[in-house]
Amino acid sequence: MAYRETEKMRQRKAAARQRIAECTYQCVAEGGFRNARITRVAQLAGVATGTIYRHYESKEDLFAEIFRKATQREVDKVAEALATPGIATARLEKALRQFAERALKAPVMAWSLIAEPVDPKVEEERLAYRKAYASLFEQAIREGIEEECIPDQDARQSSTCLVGAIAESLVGPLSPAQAEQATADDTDNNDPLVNTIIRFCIQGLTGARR
Amino acid sequence: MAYRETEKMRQRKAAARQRIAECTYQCVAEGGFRNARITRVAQLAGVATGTIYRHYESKEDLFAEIFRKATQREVDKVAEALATPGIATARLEKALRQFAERALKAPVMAWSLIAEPVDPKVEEERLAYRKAYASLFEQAIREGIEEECIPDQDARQSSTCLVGAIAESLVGPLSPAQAEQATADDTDNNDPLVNTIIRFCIQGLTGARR
DNA sequence: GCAATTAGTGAATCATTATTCATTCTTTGT
DNA sequence: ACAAAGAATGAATAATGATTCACTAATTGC
Repeated sequence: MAYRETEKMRQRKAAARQRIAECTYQCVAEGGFRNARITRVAQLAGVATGTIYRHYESKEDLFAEIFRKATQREVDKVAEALATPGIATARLEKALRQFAERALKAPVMAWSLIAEPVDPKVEEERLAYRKAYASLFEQAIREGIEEECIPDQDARQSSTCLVGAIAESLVGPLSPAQAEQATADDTDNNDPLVNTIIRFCIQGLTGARR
Repeated sequence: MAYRETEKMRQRKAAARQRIAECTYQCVAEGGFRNARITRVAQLAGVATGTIYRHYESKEDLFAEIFRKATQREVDKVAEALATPGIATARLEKALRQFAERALKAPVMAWSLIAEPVDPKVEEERLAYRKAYASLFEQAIREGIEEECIPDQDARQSSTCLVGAIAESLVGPLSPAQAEQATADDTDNNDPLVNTIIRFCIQGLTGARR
């Protein structure tokens, strides 16, 4: 008898899988999922196309994983912002700002995650993650209601409104058409945009003029 | 010399084009753009696939036209609601309600217009129409600021938030996954949902508790 | 009825990519 | 070094549908 999978091999395979994931991520970051063909990913990763399929069931599976990882990172950041000490409204504000600013800093990836047309399996992930964001916000809203800095309301619905308002506000600035006219000035002050979104959202929640 | 295009022929062609458009609409209303293959549309319309191409440059062109017509209808309804007499906030409320209720009454088409992944040319139309909605709202917000029932703010940004909040709130209830579990009770009271959205939006605009 | 011209047809073609799989290369334990 | 097993390869295949185009059918004015 002979070949038995060894630790070294396990690691090598894991590394290959990792590399494929990274290269896919890179492709998406450059031009969206549309831009990430299997052949291109394989080329970048320095493997044959067939090899992709030893690590992933299908393109959709690969994409779904990339989407999941990328979005999870963002969700974590929002969760982090919501976990800081302070009253609920302030924490929500921080979280919304975090969301918007991170998106504007990595616009192509953000656009892919938020608005690029994607395959069904990936779209499923997107819906799931929109729910994840909403759930985080929902929890914070509940806490705000508890603390009485937010009036009683359907926290779930309101959280969905938050997600929608912020996502829609970003679609314009993030969309590739917009990106083309790359504002030479790359400091590109987005503060007013972000501030307006936040004001609308917090007012929507609290009904208190800011 | 001989054949010269006559009025009768012009009309017949127009009728065929119209029929193709209607059948495409029907396909989309049944299962989204995904469901509307050219062969299926041709079959429904009782013409050969090639005939489609005597009336439309390409599938994307056909789809874009269908999208445009369908959305224009909705935009008109919103415009109508905004054109009634009354203070700006009341008119905005009417318009938002109109938007949401019409969507919930024709969920498959609404989902296609709002959230179905579509080809680039159609996506362009979608972006354009989201802007059309936003522009209508923006104008009403401006009027509200004039009337002093809405505090001064970036009307364009706020209108985008409105569009986002309402669209996102509808995506869940409209999504095909959701539709599967067709609530037997087809009166399916959506009033609480719609009311919550509206409250959030109007509060977001006015900062006044409702 | 005829010639000119356009409309309509739909099977065949094309285009695009994901996916497969027969083959080659590596690793492993003895 | 060898045999067994798995990993990697990438050219060939498959699948999906949009689009074409050589051909037929209709329409028109004479």
